[in-house]
Amino acid sequence: MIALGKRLKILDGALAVFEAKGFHAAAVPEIAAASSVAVGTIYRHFPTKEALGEALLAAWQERFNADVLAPYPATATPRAALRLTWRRMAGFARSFPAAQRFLDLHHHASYAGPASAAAEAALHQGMRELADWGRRQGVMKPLPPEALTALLRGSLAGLARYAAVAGVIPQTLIDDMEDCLWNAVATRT
Amino acid sequence: MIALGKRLKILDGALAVFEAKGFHAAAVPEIAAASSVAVGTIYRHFPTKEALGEALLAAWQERFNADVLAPYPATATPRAALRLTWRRMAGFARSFPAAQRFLDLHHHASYAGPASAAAEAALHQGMRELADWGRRQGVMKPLPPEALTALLRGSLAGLARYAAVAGVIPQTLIDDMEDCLWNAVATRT
Amino acid sequence: MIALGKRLKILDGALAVFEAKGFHAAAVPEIAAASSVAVGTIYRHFPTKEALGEALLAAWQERFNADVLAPYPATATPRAALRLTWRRMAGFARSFPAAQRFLDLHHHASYAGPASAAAEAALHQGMRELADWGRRQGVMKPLPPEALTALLRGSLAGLARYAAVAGVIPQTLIDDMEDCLWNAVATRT
Amino acid sequence: MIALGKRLKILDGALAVFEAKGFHAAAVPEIAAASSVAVGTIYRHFPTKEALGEALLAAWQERFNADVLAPYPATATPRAALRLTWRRMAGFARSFPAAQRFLDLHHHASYAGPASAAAEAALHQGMRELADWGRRQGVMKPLPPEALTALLRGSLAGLARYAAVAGVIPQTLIDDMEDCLWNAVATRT
DNA sequence: CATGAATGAGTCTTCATTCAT
DNA sequence: CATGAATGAAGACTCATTCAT
Repeated sequence: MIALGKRLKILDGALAVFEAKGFHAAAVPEIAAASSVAVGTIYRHFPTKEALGEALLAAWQERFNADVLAPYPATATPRAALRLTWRRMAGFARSFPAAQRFLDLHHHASYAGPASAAAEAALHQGMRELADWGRRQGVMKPLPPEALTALLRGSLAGLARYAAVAGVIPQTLIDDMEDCLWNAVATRT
Repeated sequence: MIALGKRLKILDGALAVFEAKGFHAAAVPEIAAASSVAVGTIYRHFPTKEALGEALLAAWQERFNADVLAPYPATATPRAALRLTWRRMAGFARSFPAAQRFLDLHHHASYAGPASAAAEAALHQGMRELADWGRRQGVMKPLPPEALTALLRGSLAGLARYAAVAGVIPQTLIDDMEDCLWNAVATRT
Repeated sequence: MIALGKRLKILDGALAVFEAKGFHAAAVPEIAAASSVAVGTIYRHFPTKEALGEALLAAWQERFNADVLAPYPATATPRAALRLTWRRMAGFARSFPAAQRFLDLHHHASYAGPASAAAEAALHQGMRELADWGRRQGVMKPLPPEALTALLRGSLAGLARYAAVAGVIPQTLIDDMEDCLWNAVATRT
Repeated sequence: MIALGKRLKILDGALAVFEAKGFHAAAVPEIAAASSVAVGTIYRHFPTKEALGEALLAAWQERFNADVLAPYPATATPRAALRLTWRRMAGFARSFPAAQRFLDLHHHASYAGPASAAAEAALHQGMRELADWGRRQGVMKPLPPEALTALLRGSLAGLARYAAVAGVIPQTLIDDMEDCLWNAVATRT
């Protein structure tokens, strides 16, 4: 019986090395060392290095989605929903800074596969629901979901890049951005 | 004397290949082919592949800075200056989408050298002057220049990523973002 | 005590895979699958893959010898003995085509060990007795046993190679060859 | 310009190593050493190790065909033609013993490609012409060309295997075999 | 100066072998 | 005894770099 713990160890080691050096500069033996696992063991769990990259990308995209697209409180308004979404994204970036940088830099990787595309689509779908809701209520401009995603994710990436230098994202900056992002998508009042 | 035309052809070919496949996945013979130049010729202009990457990164960072940090009109306010800065950044992303993606994805590359760091510092310095100016005038919050850079550049990257899917950045989105970014850095009124 | 049935299953599976792909291209897990046995079980019966190859080679050589070198009828002449020998060889090739091809292609294998050499020597010894007998009777030329073996085995290999294409060795061809081989070794009359 | 000499050196080195150890047991660096060439150079001339094996097989098959299927003298009878064919085959085996063993052991290799099949077909075609000629003259039995090829090549392989032990094929054995082979294919008189 | 054939260090991947269950 | 997950040494192949033309 394959120990599932090994798979997780490998994914963790791969995240560290891919994030630090990029996919192609990461040597499989190095990933093995970072995972405290033998080289051959990696190939028992993933058929190729590309498949490992694909699985890692999909796993973190799904985790990101699970965090960000969790249900809103029943009483939430679109404005509150956007705020919550943004805070969840920032929370993810704070909790998993390496994963956040990995997602920022590898989203267009050649090894992004169907699972990755599905996760991207699920995220867009969540954004679409939010945008449609806001539009129906007359508080948000009509907006393609990709635009909303790009806006939120781009700002988040900027903050994460700042954090890589500053060490941490100041909470005030997150809060200010929140207000700012709402203004970008809200109908003028 | 080395023909400068070849150097430019090589840098152009390298941008195309690096942007499409990443630094390590780009083979020097492939860059040579994309540049319509022989392999050996590349080594006549750049001592190593890393040096080529470093030169390419620095060249585009400098071009970005030259565009973005050009002098403001004498009559500009901080608000107008920020608007202009943002529009210049968006203009760069529109004019050189490949270069924009290259800068977004390779900023933390292992081959980023001193020239690259100097360009980054120059950009921060420009941002610092803008932030200090706005703070002295009482219209902007005190802000580390890296935060300002991250905010602008992150949003730009988000839009560029959207453009990679949608094909073009809608001008209205750029204008809305401008307003939004000002709100993020302006003192509350 | 080790179940002998497993040993035979492994030898059968190994014959199939070695014959189809060659010794080095045959992976032990593949042999295990072809034998319906776990990998570890193979190593319980044979210390190494080489030892398995050696045992397989020796086993079939011994089987070949047992078939071919069986006693002749008391009334046989050298001519009849050669005919019988040849028919026994052809019978072996018909009954065990995979083993025949395996023996043809692996006789000089690096893993051919002492048992294999002993079997080869036994075959030569049988040929020597036949050649000496014929020479003493004045009906056969003086002939090194290796030459007689090579002649018979080479012709057999040629027919087996034909059978691999045609599906079966025509009996008339076997009979004609018999005559022909006698002429090659008989004293001119 | 690629030096053609290198290609030949590689083919020679590969013949030596493949013949001695078999295709899969032959390591590419070993072939490179035997060819006095760097590993990478092999891959400049042959895309894969399999392609090298294929080219080597085809080259020697074609050489074999060129030697064996050369035109017969105008005055030749079928009997003389068969004699000449057999002597040419034996001459090939004497001149290129390593190539002969290589052809004997690798003919059914997984890497035998179209060129190899074409050469095999050409040889069969030559045999067909000989067999048809003899049949039309009433001196040879009707015989599929594959059977004729198998007969000649099998006997040759047997002699070559003997030579690997004895060092050389005795000329008398070659001559005796010649007579013997004619008897196998001639109509009974 | 430009060229591209040659080089060999380094990469991904396989597979014989081991050993805890 | 049987099993098959884990191991890591070894192999095929790539590609940055050199240098003779």
